[in-house]
Amino acid sequence: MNDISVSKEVIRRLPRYYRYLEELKGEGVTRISSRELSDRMRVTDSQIRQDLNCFGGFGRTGYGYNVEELYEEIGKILGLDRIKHIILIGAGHLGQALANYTNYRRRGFCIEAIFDRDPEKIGMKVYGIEVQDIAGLEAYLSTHEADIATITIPKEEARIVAKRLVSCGIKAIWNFAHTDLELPEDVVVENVHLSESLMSLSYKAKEQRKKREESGQ
Amino acid sequence: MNDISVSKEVIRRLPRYYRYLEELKGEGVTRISSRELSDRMRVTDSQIRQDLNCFGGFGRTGYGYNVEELYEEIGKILGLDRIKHIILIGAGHLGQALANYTNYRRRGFCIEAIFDRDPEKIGMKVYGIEVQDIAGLEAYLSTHEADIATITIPKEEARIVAKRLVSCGIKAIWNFAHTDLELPEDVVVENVHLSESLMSLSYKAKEQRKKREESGQ
DNA sequence: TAGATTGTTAATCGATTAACAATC
DNA sequence: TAGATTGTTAATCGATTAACAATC
Repeated sequence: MNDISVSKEVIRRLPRYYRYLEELKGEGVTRISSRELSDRMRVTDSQIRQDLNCFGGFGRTGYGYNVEELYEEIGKILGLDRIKHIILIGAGHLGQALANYTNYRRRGFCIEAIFDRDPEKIGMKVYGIEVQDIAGLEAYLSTHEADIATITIPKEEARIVAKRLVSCGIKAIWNFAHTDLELPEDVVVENVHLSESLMSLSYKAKEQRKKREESGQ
Repeated sequence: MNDISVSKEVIRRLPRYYRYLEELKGEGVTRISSRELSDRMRVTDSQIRQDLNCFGGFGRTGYGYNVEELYEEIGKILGLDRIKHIILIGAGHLGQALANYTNYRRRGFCIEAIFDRDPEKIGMKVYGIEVQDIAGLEAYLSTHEADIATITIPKEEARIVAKRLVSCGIKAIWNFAHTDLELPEDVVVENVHLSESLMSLSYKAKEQRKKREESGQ
């Protein structure tokens, strides 16, 4: 479990391994070699072995990896074996979509409170949880534990709320606002910038179209 | 405009430059040096110059970059200067959230049709657009142009629908389903795997907590 | 002109792939 | 045992950073 230097790339790939292992488990596959897995995932077997060895030797020479075991181990590495208390800031469409996605619960992600500043939304129920006034954020956090705050509000407000969250002791933010939050070093953030994702796709589509036109003529 | 080899990393960063330039424009800044921009964006000035030079010399020695001009140029590179016809597959919470996000329209992304297979959803209006029966997908695409298909349906269905989309000539897919779609080489895809993003955050939060505990004791 | 800053080449750094001895 | 496959070291590849001549 020497995780002194796990690169960002490895961390990004880890959930993907988890997904493929879950699939294999569902298919009843009990063991798999890095070679077979690499075929499925379209990466090199070398990368798989290298990645997994950041966390310890899960494989057995001449055998490969035990699917169930590896699945469990990666789950633990990702922290899926414990409950993560989540609060959601923003009860708009996106916030509601995230709250309603029940699969997170299976992985220990439990939304426990939803906040918004819109009086129209306050009091409303989303996935059985009553939307609270954001004004009560500090009061809530003084009596409840929260591991992750999910932010789905416009960027200007997001920056302000992020500061409030941090001063209440929040250490992890899942940020959907279209801005980079300025956060202290000890607060981790995962940005989901949907508009940037769509623009990248637009770029790739344009390039692909160019290519088609060139070869087509 | 020598874009023979623009790396994936550069493409991912491009929309971020665009966002910062828009911000600067809003602040009334007319010119900026790679050094100043690097301070804001927390990257190296060297990387900025290197990145921008993939697409041509937008700067002037001794002056820097003209904000308005660079903003426009990057917009063009990203294909934001033309209308992109989008169809949305899946009128669930996430699909509705995406359809309702009006800012995309400003960048030329226009949702023109929404499909679902659920009889409860068919006929419903989302952001003024009537949800159609997915059975009519092929008929629709035989008479309408579409540049991008957004997929927000469960993974099993997503794979099937992706095949149908491809055989109708769709060349770009924005995929929110929790699976890797098997697509021909000439079809570009941008995956948004939200659950993987959340798991990565969970990992980072766990590591950070470990660090705190170690130093705290 | 002198100062500033680019575009670009070269150096460094990190991540991926290849190779293979160890071993089940 | 022979065959398979790991864990790990070394080689390669690509991306980032540094440096600086060119020049506005």
